[in-house]
Amino acid sequence: MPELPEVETTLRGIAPHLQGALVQDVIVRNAQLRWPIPAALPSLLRGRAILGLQRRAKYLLIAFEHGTLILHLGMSGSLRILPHGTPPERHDHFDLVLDNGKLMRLRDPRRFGAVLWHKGDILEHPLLVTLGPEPLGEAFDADYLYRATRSRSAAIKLALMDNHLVVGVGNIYANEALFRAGIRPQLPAKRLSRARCAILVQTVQEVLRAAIDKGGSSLRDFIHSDGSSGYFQQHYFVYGRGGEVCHRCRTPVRVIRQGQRSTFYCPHCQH
DNA sequence: CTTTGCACCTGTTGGC
DNA sequence: TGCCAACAGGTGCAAA
Repeated sequence: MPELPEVETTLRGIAPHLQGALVQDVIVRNAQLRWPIPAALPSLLRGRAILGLQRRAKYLLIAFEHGTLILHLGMSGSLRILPHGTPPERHDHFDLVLDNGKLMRLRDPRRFGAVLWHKGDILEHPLLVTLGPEPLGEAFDADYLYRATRSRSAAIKLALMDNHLVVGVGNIYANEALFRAGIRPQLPAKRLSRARCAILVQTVQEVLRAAIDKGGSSLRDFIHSDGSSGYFQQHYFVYGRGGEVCHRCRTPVRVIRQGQRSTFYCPHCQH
């Protein structure tokens, strides 16, 4: 499911319930996610205190004194806070049972998500160490984007979705940011002017911030950590609107494939 | 180094 | 109505 706004919303939803709690138990119903859930996890976490939570890219990081629990929601994962004893349903693979009467439950039908453990400095984990800057952080600015794209002949949309260049820009917001910037998704990244890099940085941040402000509810099956369904109508300019008319100029929105993903753009507004 | 395509897996949708 | 291919929010990895 999640794009970055959903992950950020999930973090904000679960953090108050986990912060400072002790882990009473760890229940693994199906360890076969993208990578196997470490078998040692229950013995590693039982009785330990949760020190804090943070997000890096779309990874959720839960800090303990002796290491960090890494969670990723993949395409279809969601986390919920539930009372002890809530019966699991289909695809509920993992529970973190807390000493405050609550549990955090991971549901992930497609099992592209991950639950991993890392002792030591979390930012040195192999999955995190190669990541580019946060899209909403200071390091992602016009100058950075301009320099980082000079050697890239690949389409700007593919570059935008490359985690080495910048993290957290998924298919929905890559499409939307490029529309708002008036940039054609197929344009080779290295052909973007400095000025257009500045605009793109701005529109990327704009669409992500707006979605976070709305509570990360851009996805049909997004479920808040309190179990409520968070979906309400999101206003997309192009994403998912192939064949419908552009909201700005009434030209039909075009659909192409880039890197095995659907790209939507307006041939009149984007160049 | 960059680029490309594949792989993982289940559920939903749309066309016939 | 039923069947089946195509597609869906991600991203690490191998190979070129």
